[in-house]
Amino acid sequence: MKKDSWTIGQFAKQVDVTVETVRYYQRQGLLDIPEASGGIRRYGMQDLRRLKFIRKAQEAGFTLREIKELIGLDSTQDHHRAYQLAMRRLHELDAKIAEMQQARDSLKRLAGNCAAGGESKPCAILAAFNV
Amino acid sequence: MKKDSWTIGQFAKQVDVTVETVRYYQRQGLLDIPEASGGIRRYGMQDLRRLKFIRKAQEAGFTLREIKELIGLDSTQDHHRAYQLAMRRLHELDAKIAEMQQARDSLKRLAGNCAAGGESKPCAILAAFNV
DNA sequence: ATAGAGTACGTACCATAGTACAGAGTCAAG
DNA sequence: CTTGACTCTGTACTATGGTACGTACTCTAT
Repeated sequence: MKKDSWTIGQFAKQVDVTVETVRYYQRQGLLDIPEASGGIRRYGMQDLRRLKFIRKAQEAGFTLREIKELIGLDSTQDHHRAYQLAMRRLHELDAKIAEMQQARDSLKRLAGNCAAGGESKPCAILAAFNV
Repeated sequence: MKKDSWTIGQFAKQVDVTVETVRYYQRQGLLDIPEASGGIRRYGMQDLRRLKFIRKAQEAGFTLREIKELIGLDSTQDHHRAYQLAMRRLHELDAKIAEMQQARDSLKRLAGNCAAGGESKPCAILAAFNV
């Protein structure tokens, strides 16, 4: 299995994604479609590196669209663009986190009221939305 | 316009949503479809309260599906279920926030490396995903 | 030689929260 | 009494990241 020539199933399993996900990335232009030998495609180290790259970039919060662009960048030439993409994603993550924090805090406050109130009183949570 | 009888356009504008959004909530069963007078439906205070409820619950992070259930709860009877929904949503928000924080931090670290490195070196961001 | 597992390809579908648009009807002002 | 703005209904489409399925084909083991 370390022979640098895997079928799509063997390939996908190494990065713990499904065959369907690999195909999806191919359709999106994130993975190349390798040569087939008799109708069955063979995946190698290049493909594996690429797939790992995709997953790591995803963990850092990049969208597939951004990852596609990152893949096209030359690491010595397009330094600046990569930085730009990273900063943009950072700001967008910050904005979403702030938004969710706010939702979280208002919910927390409501649930607190709720726990404090007696069982028979009108529900504090439902009441809060009815003001 | 404060006559408790608005067309869909006037109604939507008061809560700053579009007509299409109102219709969408109706299709999802979140808003009732009021009586029509000669083919044109009229919206009143009840509808307005409901629509405001939906928006506030959304701000607290509830999904439309959950909001639909909240609407069906009796505020004196179903106290417990409302609390349950709130806690579940709270935990899910916490999980998502934690996940995004992690993405944010790894991105922040990368961008830091990038700023530190010289322009001519291979890009730290791209390199990080290629390990 | 044949069964079963896996692959290729194309298309449809999932959740979420809407948005867009076509075609027909209605209403108010000029 | 017609024009323009608005409404109603139904359907399709958007973004995001996949998942599922049917048909045909290939490869491997027995």
